Amino acid sequence: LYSLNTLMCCYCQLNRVDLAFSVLGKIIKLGFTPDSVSFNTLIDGLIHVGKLEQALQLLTKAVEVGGLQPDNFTYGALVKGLCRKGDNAAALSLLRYMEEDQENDQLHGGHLGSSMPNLFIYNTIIDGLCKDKLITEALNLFSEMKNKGVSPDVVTFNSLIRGLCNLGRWEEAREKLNEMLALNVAPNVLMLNTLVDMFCKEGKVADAMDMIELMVKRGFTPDIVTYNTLMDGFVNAGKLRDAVKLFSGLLAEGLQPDYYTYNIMIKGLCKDGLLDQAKELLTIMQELGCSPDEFTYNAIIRGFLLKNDIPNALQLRDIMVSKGFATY
RNA sequence: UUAUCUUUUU
Repeated sequence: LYSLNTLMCCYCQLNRVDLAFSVLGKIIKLGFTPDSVSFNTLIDGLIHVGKLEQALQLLTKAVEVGGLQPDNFTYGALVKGLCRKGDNAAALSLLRYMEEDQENDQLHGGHLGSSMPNLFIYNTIIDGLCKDKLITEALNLFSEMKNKGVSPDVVTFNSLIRGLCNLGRWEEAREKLNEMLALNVAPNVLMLNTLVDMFCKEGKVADAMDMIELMVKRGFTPDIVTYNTLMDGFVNAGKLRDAVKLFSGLLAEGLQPDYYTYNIMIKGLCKDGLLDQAKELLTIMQELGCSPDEFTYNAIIRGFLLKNDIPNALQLRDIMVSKGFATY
């Protein structure tokens, strides 16, 4: 069952829930009983591809005939699905439901083994609220979790800091960062990347670079996302030279560019009307096994349109269509 | 063996 669950998980990560379901069939045929990992994996897989309704149907069935006792993994998947469609209220209701369920279970001796919402649940909802700019609600939930004995981690703080920055509430963001450090919660690369992005989006590319330097001094290794973010900052600040320098630097250091890297560079080149070089990079990325996506093509098309080169823009649009991308 | 946070077009 272990191996079959792992296989299901792999299929789900490839967005092939259909294949994951065929593994479920196999599990049953082989005489195994699917466990909570099996069901949770499938529920999460369905939610990942946006099929919340089907996930709920499966949940009902799993509870009724599969004997599933929903746990933090199960609820976590549902909460994420709800937040992603912007229904933070429903996500919060689910959290309340978990609490009630657990309290009832406790009153009856705890036989169901249900548990209180854990850190993942809080983090997911807090992040959803922050993304919808409902920072007050997010901060309230943050206080609540602490009161209930759930310690926030770097993910919690990262969401809150980003939420505050997005609303221009820098001072409070800084306070949260200090609170985090005071709690001995270590920052991670994702947080560095968030902060770099926040600086860049504010046009403070120099501050972003300082931040990276500081973190490197403290022993952090920036990753490709860090550099992509900074590169995008350069591009948006009209500093194509610096972006190119960074790009060459990556190659020199043996860091693998990903499709974000190429898309950002191509966008930058197009912005400055350097379409030949953009197309050159398009060829290079394909040669290196990085397939262009709709972002890539749209960037180049916009570049052509900027030059009033309608024929080339249309030609590229045809290529996009032939590759099955949606176009305007 | 399953869950939460970061970067690219409009």
